[in-house]
Amino acid sequence: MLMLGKNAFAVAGLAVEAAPPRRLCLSSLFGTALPETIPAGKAICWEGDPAGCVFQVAEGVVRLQRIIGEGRRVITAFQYAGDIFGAFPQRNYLFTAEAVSDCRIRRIGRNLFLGEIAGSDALRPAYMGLLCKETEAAHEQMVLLSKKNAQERLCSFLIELAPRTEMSGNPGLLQIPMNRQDIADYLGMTIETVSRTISKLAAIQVVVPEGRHNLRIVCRQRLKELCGNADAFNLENCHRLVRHGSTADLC
Amino acid sequence: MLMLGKNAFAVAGLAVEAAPPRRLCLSSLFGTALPETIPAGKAICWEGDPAGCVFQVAEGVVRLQRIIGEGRRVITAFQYAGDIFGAFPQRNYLFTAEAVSDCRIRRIGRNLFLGEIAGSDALRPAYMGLLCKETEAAHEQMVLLSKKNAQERLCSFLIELAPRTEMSGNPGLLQIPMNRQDIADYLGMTIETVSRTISKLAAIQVVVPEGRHNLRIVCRQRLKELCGNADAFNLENCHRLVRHGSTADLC
DNA sequence: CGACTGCGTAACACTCTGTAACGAGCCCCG
DNA sequence: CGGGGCTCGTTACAGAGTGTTACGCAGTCG
Repeated sequence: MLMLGKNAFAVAGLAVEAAPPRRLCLSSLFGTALPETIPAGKAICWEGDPAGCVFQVAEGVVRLQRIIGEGRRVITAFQYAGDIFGAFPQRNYLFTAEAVSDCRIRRIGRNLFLGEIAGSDALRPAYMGLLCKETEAAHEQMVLLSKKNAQERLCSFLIELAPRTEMSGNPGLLQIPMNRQDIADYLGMTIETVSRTISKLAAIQVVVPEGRHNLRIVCRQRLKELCGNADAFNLENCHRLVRHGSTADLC
Repeated sequence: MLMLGKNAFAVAGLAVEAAPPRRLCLSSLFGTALPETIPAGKAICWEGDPAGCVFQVAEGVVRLQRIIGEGRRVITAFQYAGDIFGAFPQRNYLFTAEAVSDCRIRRIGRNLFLGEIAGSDALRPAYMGLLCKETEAAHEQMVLLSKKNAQERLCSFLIELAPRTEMSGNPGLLQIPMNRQDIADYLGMTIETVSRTISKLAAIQVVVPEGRHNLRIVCRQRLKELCGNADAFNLENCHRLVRHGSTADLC
């Protein structure tokens, strides 16, 4: 397959307008802001700096990361089109945000953002929902990093990625805008292990890599099973489901 | 040294009244609630259940955990005297809370709690501060689980534990209320590795175990260095410090 | 064309885990 | 008070999984 240029992923998730209702509320706050163009690799804000702005990804993918000494890097989250980041009420940013692909982002002042939310009964629940979703993701990531092996991590990543970058009109074909190092730093592995694991998944016919940045999901059901999440087939978990009557937070 | 009974750790952190000012505000909401006694090992709330209450630990230690299939457990946080948990605006609890030691806790209704905060200009920043502290801890944990080895994890844990359970009048002597399995599930390791690593730290004279649940820190400076956090001696990080002029978020 | 970058693959080294055996403290009981 | 059974923690050893290192290939850029 031909290699695509830097802009190849700008198309990934043009879904700002199609975002779910909850997001539309907060999204409207960014309506007046002019989108800025951020080239791939460029930083948007810096860990430790005063959190002056809240951002929304209009197009492209952003990584949120922390650097810890000796060249160790942790990517705590990826943000896709429509996502809002930097909205947490911390005084300083907890992460450095960098463009994975060429991006367009909107920004508004943090005080303005929080002020609008404080003044609107409609926006407050949306904001709370945003905070919740973020902490939920952080917890999920802690589970992944604590207890999952390389294969489970990668499968979880692909399942998480699918709804964000699956090409419309070509179901099963995933765009993977980030490079292997990004994936490795997100999943707490090395790029070699990422490579090996993708090869292994290909060998058992679960996925078919198509070039470096595209991947076809052959058997989504199998992929989900390989996530290592508790599923309905697990007896112990069945017990829990019966007790609590909810499957909402299961993969 | 003599082994102590179940109640030995009730003393750990009777610091509710001595809590920092920010906490006192939110703590006052629990003033009217009668403390409940929870025996060690007993659950306080369940993952997935509707989040009806917010809790404050009055005495003892609580673990917040998630169970994922096949007997795998992840402890996402420990809560000590004075700490408030379940305050996140999620509809359902993200974790099961269980008493590590015999505990006393206070609870108030979630709607009452959130209502009081919404109605008070003084409490809102305190609440935001609580949310921030929690997400910050979650991020720190993600770094730990992603990039730190067994020794760094354990040292980080001890440094984090020290201000919570260090015995007043006996500086350097830590109470460790949780058992090895709890520590392992918190740090993403096995109990054998926890044991081995403690032995290793003892061998290099950084700590001295005194029974199962007490530990003397011999060289705190060395322990901090072994955390694997970026520190002031790290050149790359020095650069970052110069650029951002803050050391607040470093170990 | 040649240097550079990103990625895949393979051999090797090492950390951590799983398993098992053992020891220490606690509880129950006579 | 002492013994047996239990839980919890420690230690040793073998093995799996992952990290490390090195190399080759393809695509990109000057």
